Amino acid sequence: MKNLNDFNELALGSRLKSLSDRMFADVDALYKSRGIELSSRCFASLLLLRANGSMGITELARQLGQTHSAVSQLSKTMLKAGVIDQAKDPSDERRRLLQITPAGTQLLEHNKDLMDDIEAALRDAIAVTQHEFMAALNGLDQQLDEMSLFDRVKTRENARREKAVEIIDFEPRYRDDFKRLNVEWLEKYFYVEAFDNQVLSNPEEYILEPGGHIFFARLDDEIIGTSSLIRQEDGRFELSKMSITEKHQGLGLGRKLAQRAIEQFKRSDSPQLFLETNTRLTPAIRLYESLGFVHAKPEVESHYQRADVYMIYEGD
Amino acid sequence: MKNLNDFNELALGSRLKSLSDRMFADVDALYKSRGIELSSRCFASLLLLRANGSMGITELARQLGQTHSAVSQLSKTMLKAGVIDQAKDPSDERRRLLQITPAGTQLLEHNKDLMDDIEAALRDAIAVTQHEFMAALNGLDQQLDEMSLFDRVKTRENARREKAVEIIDFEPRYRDDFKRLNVEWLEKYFYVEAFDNQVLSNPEEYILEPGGHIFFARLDDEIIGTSSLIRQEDGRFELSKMSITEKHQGLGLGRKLAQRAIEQFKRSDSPQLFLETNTRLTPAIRLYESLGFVHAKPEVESHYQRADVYMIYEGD
DNA sequence: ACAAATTACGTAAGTACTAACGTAAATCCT
DNA sequence: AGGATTTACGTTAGTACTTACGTAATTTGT
Repeated sequence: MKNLNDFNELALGSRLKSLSDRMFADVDALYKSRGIELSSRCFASLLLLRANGSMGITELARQLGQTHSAVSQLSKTMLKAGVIDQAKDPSDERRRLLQITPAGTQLLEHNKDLMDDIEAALRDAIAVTQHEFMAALNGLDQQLDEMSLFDRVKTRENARREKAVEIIDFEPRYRDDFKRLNVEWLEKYFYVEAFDNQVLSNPEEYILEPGGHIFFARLDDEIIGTSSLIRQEDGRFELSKMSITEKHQGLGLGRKLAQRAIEQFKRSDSPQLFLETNTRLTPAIRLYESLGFVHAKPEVESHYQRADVYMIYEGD
Repeated sequence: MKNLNDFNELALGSRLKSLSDRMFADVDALYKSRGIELSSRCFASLLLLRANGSMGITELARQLGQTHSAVSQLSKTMLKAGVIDQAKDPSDERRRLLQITPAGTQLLEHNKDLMDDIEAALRDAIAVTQHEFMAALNGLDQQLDEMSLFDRVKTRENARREKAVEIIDFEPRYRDDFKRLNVEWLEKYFYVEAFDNQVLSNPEEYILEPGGHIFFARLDDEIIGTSSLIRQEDGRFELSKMSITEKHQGLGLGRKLAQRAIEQFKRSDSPQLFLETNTRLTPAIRLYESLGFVHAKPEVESHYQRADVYMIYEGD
């Protein structure tokens, strides 16, 4: 029969929870056997308050690794039990400073031996395992402080996806994806102009047949991004119709799609590569700048109202 | 500013809880970012069910380190989500066997990469700390399985107390304690007979002046146990009036108090040491046997109705 | 200097559990 | 065999939190 241990790090959360629940239950039972009504959860706060003098709710919450709401509620029980009292912070009227009362200090002192026993019992149980549990825990805590588990997994996910993404040329079966991606982008930042609809519905006629190119980013069997090179009548190329599904942004897909277009431009005999965009799209502009585009004055007026930035590719 | 880390093992429960909460929150967020509505808590159960086939509620609860109630409630959500189904155990009509559905298996398979990422991210975070967190956790888990934290602390508490207990001779200022302890014992097991009250209220007259002895067990400034040697008219000693406060039983105090009485008997010129007790008090009888007392027929009738066992000291 | 943003805290509602109790089926004990 | 005990599970009420939202005081940006 498999148990949680067999799932290694995957079930770590469940196992830590179960372990801490067991500890709290046992420590509560120990306090109760001494006739202490106060829950063991209060003791961590009391120890912090005794060590640090007076503390605000948020401050205490951060130390305990809980929300301020939890501490706010906890403080009520402790106030009622008379082990802490409160005072307004004179320099910040919002803050309620908590501090331990003589009764609270006495409670801690009176049960110092019990707390010593708990500490020693755990230290012993850990010692016989021949592993440095506390140091390992401190290390893990610190690692997750530096970068959360969420961010760590996202980084891995992105790395794995970026590796799995292929940049491919236009194929007729992806015609609908071409329109879908561009409309999604237009509706997010601007609105779909009349000319857009024409081009997006007939990419072969408007882009490929005049000598342009369409590229796709494909993840498994899903098309998640696109870019185009549109050939002008004077032979110049326009980098355009660049769009990446919201879900997969931040993977560096824009750079990949643009780089592929630049390569294509270089292989051609086209005299110039330019693009039009909008000042609002700062991340995109920064990307273009880093790829070797420089700002310039437009030579002819744009097909699109939204365009107010004009850039020319000058190479690296 | 001190934080929970500075309290070492004492605040371990709080720290583990906070760490597991963080993990659950992050993993939940990760699942949610994938559009999975099912809480991450369900996944541990699903993994166990997939690995082990069908399991009963209690069985699953034990593996998860939770109560059967928790699993019973959790199973409802999982049933409603369609990731598990249930069937009566044909060999035990009480048991409800849970098993994973194809939909559940598919959910796990479809998110295998995410689970791999979570596992790998944690493994990495642990690896850079240069500590073997998982091995240390397994070790601590196992230690606490072998003996609970509660029992460990109780053992320490008792050892510390036993060490701190002194066996002392009678002093007039402890006269009230002598009566209190004996009355407590009598009321618990029998009732206070008329002759008891006489003796207990006048220990000097009835016990010490005829050549007897009274011993006390003192913990700090508290008298927590007593025993007496009562000198008979024929010179024999009776081991009697043995009582230990309920709170401090199980510390081996009875043995200490009896041993002190035996020593005193040996130093005297008394021809015999005997005692009277009751068959109901098996732990006490076992103690007397281990100290060298043997069962015998009483030579004279007892002062007390409750006495139905008579023992004589024969040495080791 | 003053609106906007942030911070500190409280409250209400929801979640995930436990403790305590109850019921039904199985097992144990002569 | 049949009463006593144990085991498996469900339900209810309570606990310890969180999330979400609101208010008031403080800080920031220009």
